[in-house]
Amino acid sequence: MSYTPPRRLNSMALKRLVTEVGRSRYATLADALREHVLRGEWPPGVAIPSEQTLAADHGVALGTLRRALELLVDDGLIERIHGRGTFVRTGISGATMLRFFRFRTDQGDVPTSRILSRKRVVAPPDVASRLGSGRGDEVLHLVRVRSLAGAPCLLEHSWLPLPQFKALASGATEAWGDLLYPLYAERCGVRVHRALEEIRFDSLSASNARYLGVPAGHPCALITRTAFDLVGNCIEVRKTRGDAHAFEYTITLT
Amino acid sequence: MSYTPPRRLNSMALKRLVTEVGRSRYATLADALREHVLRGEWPPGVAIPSEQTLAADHGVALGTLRRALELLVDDGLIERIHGRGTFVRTGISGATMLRFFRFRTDQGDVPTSRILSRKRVVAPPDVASRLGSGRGDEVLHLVRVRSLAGAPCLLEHSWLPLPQFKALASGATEAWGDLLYPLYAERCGVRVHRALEEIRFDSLSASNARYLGVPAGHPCALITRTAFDLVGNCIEVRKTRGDAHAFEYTITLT
DNA sequence: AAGTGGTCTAGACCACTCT
DNA sequence: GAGTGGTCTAGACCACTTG
Repeated sequence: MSYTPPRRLNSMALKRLVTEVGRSRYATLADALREHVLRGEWPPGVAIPSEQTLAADHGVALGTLRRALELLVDDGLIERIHGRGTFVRTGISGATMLRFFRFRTDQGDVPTSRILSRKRVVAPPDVASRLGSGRGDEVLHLVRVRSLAGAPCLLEHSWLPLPQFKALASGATEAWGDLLYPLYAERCGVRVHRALEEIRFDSLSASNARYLGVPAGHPCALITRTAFDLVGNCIEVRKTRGDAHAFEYTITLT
Repeated sequence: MSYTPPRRLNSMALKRLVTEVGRSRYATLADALREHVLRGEWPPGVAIPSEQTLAADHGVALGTLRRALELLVDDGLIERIHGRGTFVRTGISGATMLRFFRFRTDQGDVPTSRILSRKRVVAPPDVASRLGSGRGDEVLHLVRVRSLAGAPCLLEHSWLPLPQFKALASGATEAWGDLLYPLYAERCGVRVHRALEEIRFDSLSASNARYLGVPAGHPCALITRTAFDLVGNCIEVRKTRGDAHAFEYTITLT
């Protein structure tokens, strides 16, 4: 990895914090800072002003400012790096569907991806409601198989809103690579910041089963991911299916 | 709710913090305080000494002490209540298996419980390894059905280490009530502090299927919970099975 | 050497809970 | 009113990253 010195933003206009009754100073401050991020004034990957600067600009003590930033860190909105600065996060990590399955192979590998189908369609009702689009709106529908060591293991259906993703509606899909989120970022300027995943058990339709090399009606785990950007707009609905017998997921309660 | 004034512990012997190199003061302090809890010197439900007292006893500033306590709060070890004090937590909450299933009924209800079987057995190998007991050790095996509105929905197998749970090995099971964890606490003095839950997909054996009123081989979700006490000893292994079609679980990614 | 975030202090004042 | 935890300040010093 080559080193790129962080671009740094200038101090903002001095704007003293307006005190809200019954609300802590750091909570109000956190909201103010969050607004800056959501409005895109502090783009991802760029260092925001330093603690000292922000504290002075808002007329609060350092400790108070730090508590505000801690809230945003817990939100997953920003990231602090000792000695370098504070950065707006560029997207979620650890989003691999593989964490739901145990497939016996060399672990740590990204499964390869092959696009089977790409079409403009009218979104099915449940997908449309998750996307927040109107009935009858056209969306981009992708189907792809993901394989490990040449063996197909996951079948993924994705629905993407148009015209936001129109850059993906044409052109060769062979060069897309194995991951979609980097593609979304590069070609469409869209970053996934938060996602909801629903797990269910289902059985495979004849057409879906064919791609995974199992008989129709075979039991599968179905993971429906609804992905959102920074502002909270739905960006993608994805349904991933894999052999139910390979499914395994662990939760820690405290 | 009637009010019970919190019992409060006396100040501990003054013991200045031994500085460890390369480690923050509050982290070392947190470990020291954690030890007090684990050794049982600060029992659950009792208020531990106040911020002022603890800070003075360990020779640190208030802010430093507060950071240490924050770590323990994040651990789920203690709980702070404004104006009342700081308390050792008594056990995990939200441990209901119902959160994995959608059963169409009046929600918020605790499912009723009926014990089908209670025996001393040699634990099956996978259970023994989770319990951390030796091969051939006897454990207490419980089987119970849980029902909502009279309809059986979950089948639970539990394995409990002996002699720790010998108080449950005899006597009428009819009066046990619908929840096991309160029973563990009252009769055996055992509290569940942390738990690991593994979700898998399975199909019901003939004997298991009968109790749920479905045909043998019916698909089911299998949740294996391994529960631990404060100190980290395994307390219970529980396998819960429910209709796979009723299974639904949601995760938020950030 | 300069700039960043991380730790720690010592104090003031506030909000909440209970006697 | 006395005691608890929660907020906020203003400062010192440290550890880490870079030029």
